[in-house]
Amino acid sequence: MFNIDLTSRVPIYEQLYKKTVELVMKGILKEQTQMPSVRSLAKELGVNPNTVAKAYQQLEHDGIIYSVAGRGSFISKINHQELKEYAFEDFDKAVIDALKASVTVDELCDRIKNIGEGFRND
Amino acid sequence: MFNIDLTSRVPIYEQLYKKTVELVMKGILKEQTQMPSVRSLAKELGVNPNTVAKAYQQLEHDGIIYSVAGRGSFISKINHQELKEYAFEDFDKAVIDALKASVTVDELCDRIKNIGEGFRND
DNA sequence: GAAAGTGTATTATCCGTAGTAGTACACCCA
DNA sequence: TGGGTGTACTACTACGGATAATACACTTTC
Repeated sequence: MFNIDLTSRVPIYEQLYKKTVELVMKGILKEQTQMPSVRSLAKELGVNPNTVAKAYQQLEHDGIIYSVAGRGSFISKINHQELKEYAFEDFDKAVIDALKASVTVDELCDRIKNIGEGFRND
Repeated sequence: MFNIDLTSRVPIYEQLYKKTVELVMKGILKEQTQMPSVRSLAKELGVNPNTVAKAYQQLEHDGIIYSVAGRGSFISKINHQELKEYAFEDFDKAVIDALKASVTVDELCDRIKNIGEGFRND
């Protein structure tokens, strides 16, 4: 569920953050759902508890989860539109970079449609 | 021309690489155009010559420029379609991430069109 | 009340990468 | 010959990611 890539250049805590957002967007993690504990998830992934804690703290900072000492971490009441905006951040940068490199809007749209056709979201 | 952002999280040599590709795509840097020397560009940007050299070496490795000891570095014969593919690499990743987060193809295209309207490439 | 599990905090350490600094070499050209 | 070129090398610093080992306060459960 929270599978990560230890060889990736993307930091583990950032992968965990994004993965959580994904699961929320897909409706797999619903409001009030309890997240795995810091220690158990760390053990499952084979990473340090501090790394998981860092991801959780950023998720809480952004209002995606809330944590209670002694009880655990839980999915917050989600504003899906807000999360979508978050998902757009990296996308916007990539679009601007492509436009800078003289790629046209139409080319990008075509590209997306091609990618979308072969994409299965599960 | 080769303005870079020293505060960015993106490594300087990578910024230089991308900037060069941009300038080639725009037709500003044409085949056989001489690049600034490693030392002069380093001085101009206020960075270490090694950092510029690293960017040049990657550009040469990817066939975008060619370097001749004692003479300088020059823009190669460019396959623009190939360069465009390079520009698409980061873009594709961003698209896939967005799709994973349950954003639709149509939403992405609309997003691009909005960005494209307010975009001036100079 | 005790124990186990929770998030949180702290400190120290290791490691890889980016970047700097300095130097040296072989090359080309005027 | 001298100055400019790319290239190579070593040493060093700085920073962030990640680990390791504790410790603490809290909640839940028995």
